[in-house]
Amino acid sequence: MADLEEMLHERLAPAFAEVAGEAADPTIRRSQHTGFAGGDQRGDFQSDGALALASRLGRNPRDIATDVVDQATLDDLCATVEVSGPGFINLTIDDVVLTRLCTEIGRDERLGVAPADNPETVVVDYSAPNVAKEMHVGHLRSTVIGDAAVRLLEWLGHRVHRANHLGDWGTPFGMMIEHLLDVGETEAAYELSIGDLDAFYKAARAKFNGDDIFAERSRRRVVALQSGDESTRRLWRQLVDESEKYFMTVYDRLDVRLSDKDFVGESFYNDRLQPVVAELDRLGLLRDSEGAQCVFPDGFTHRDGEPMPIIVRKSDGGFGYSATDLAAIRHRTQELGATRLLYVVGTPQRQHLEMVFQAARQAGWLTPPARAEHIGFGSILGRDGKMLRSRAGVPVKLVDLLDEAVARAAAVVAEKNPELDETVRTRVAHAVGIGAVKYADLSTDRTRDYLLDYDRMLSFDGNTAPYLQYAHARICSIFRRAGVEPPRDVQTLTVTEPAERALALELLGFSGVVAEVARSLEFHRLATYLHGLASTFTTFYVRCPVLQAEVEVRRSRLVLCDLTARTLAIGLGLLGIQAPDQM
RNA sequence: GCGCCCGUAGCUCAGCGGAUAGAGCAACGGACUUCUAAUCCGAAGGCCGCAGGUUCGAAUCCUGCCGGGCGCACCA
Repeated sequence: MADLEEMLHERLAPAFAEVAGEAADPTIRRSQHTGFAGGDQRGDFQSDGALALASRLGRNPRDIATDVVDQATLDDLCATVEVSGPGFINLTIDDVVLTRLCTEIGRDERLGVAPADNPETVVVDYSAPNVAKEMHVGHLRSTVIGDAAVRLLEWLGHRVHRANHLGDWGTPFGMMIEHLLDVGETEAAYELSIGDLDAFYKAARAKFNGDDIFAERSRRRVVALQSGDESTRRLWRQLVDESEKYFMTVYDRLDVRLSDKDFVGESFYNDRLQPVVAELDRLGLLRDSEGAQCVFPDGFTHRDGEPMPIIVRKSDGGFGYSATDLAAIRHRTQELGATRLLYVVGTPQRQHLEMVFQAARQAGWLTPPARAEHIGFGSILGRDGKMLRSRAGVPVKLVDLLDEAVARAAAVVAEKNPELDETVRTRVAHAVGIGAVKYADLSTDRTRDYLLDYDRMLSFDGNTAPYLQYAHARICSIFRRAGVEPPRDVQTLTVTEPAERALALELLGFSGVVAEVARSLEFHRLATYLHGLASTFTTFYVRCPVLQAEVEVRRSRLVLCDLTARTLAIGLGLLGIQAPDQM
């Protein structure tokens, strides 16, 4: 246990309870130093619990704070403990403790982040492109955020199912199969494999709209597909396979962990729709409304207070997408045994998902400890502040966006470090370009829209991937230059300079942030932490020469460098971003 | 009409019950015989959309208003 906030909490909570006569939250947090004239006078951490207690106990908060400080055992952790202002307790960590804890996490592969004590089975539903349709920027966020969730939860020891809920079913497949037959299977396979998905889809759509005979063929084809006609199934499978192959090339380029085994498309649930609807009926949850079979989940009302439906079976007898969503929930909780279902889906779908979740709860398919969470995200906007679209007004192809980022990264790397040889440079450009795109996506509150700006995301200044990657590369450069291995068996560290101390303190915050993000899946908190760490490091880097320092100090600084590099690499890794050794 | 989300420095964003609201960019002033100056340091910049309310204390919670975005049954 190297989480200082938690350690302080454990020490102060009993003291607060003693003084208050009941349990009271010490409310520990890192102190804010900036903007405070007179410098570093608020300690490293502060406890604000006394203020909240004042009115409840009818006592002066300063007196309460003083009593708490008297009660608490803090000597072995803190160098100074001061009551300040209206009743804050300012806590300054003892340097000896700081160095001891850093040494401790330095010996740990996981930097002091313990695996979950109660690993659970988690399903992450993300990415979900549509067969024979191009991936566009809308899929970017789901894929990137979902991938980060998978990486983080797996790293913490949870069993994670990656559910790529591919759009591989529905009426459009009639026309796509007919179009496939028209152009010939070989030609179609070629078009799809080179990633010209939109052209294929559009051609099919155009014929469907303009050619009655084709439209009729398409409708018959849908029926054949649904009734399981063998040759139709084969053609359908071919469309799906080609698309999956194409999506895999995008995922590889994006450096995302999805594999071809993770495609669990809508069609997967076909056999389960009937039983789901039957069970809803048996449970008395199903009602007919205008010819459609609906569930009216509790708590959702329409315009004038009428209940709002989710349609599980359409009036034409076909199943609605809500039926698929419900079947997926039931499958995930009952067959996969999942207790945490994550839906990485845009915020506009919030209400739909909440209704489905509620219906599932009422059906008994989503009961504690199992729960579902909508990991919503906003839209990507262009520089004009509007939804990102290409000049033609269509959504921007995801691969085009990635190409642009990598090309720009390559140009920057070539300019800044011409000495890098060709292969390394290509690799670095990829890591930087893709990293920049992902980081831009993960570094702000995901529920909000964000502005896509290549110049900003690829800048080496500010809260960007390249800045973090650069900090990492510089550290690697130190070790490379000196020809030394990172010292991992060190017994003791020393911190003398303020910059060293600040870095040590920052390094110890990693486990707390990871724990918080595992709960909230607010990856921008991890990003903010990593940026703060990199920034603290660069200050240290400028102020504290490593290799020229005298033996003892040098070894100590090498440890701090190594710890920083590992924290950055692991932290970026959890976000799905590479940390190259040089750039 | 109903519902959800968002208005914080010129720009992009953190902070979401606690001290004099923070970063980065841009603009301004400094720092390269020293481990990648792809950086660092400094100064400047804010009635936290507006108005009420709750609280010892509000950018943060509640209500109303203004402005912007997005949803509201057989497409997912």
